[in-house]
Amino acid sequence: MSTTLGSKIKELRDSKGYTLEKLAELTGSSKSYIWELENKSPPRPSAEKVSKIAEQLGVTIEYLMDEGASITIEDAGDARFYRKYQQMDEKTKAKIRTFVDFWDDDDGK
Amino acid sequence: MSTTLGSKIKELRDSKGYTLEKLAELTGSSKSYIWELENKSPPRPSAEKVSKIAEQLGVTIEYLMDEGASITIEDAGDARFYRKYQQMDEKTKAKIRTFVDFWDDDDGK
DNA sequence: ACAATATGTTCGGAGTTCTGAACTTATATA
DNA sequence: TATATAAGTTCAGAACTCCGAACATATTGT
Repeated sequence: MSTTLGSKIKELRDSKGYTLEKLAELTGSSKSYIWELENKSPPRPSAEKVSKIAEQLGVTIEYLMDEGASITIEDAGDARFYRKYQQMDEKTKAKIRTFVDFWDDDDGK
Repeated sequence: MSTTLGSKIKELRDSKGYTLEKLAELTGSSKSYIWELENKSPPRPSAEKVSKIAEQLGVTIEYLMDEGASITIEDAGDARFYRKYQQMDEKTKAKIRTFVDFWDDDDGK
């Protein structure tokens, strides 16, 4: 049950079958730095780095940054969902928000 | 129509009536640094700073980081929407994801 | 087993973030 | 107008990010 930035990056990287070098290449970093993020404490990476890493790993920055969040399949799903949602045009987003508001208030459980 | 990180922070800060010092205090920064973020180019702040700033300004990190995005009211809505979504139980979330997947693939435009 | 290659780890240091304190400019109060 | 207070700006430097290159370990092929 991972909670740190580093362990989340490592688990997601492993799950994609990326080596340090591969993820470094995809994110414009050095492999030594990716390794530091995963293993050294406590890292304070730039928003730019985290942004690129999150993008390549298919999760949101918020998710990677939230030290409280544990890594579960659902959480990763949430992040993917949100990423997808953000890409949509505003009209579609609005419809979805209305729908979700309705659903949320409405159903008992 | 702002596009840079700095101008977005400034507009959002002004819209909330915060001074540099107030926002600095809320985000654990110095006012001089907030000023640099707003006025100096190009800043490369840490993810931690951006995370706290985004939280206080009620927007997502992704939004602040995306230099292409212009400032709109909708984004604040996105952040609220995501927070709401995260609170829901997994069963409801799954339904919503299915719904959104369907909608996303489906509509032409 | 041995060599070759891939992957992971360590480390020095150039360059950057971020702060605290001093300073300037705007706004309020009398 | 003079004085006080608030808001914004500048800057030196401690602390840190991030890279390149060397080194260590694991994996693969023969």
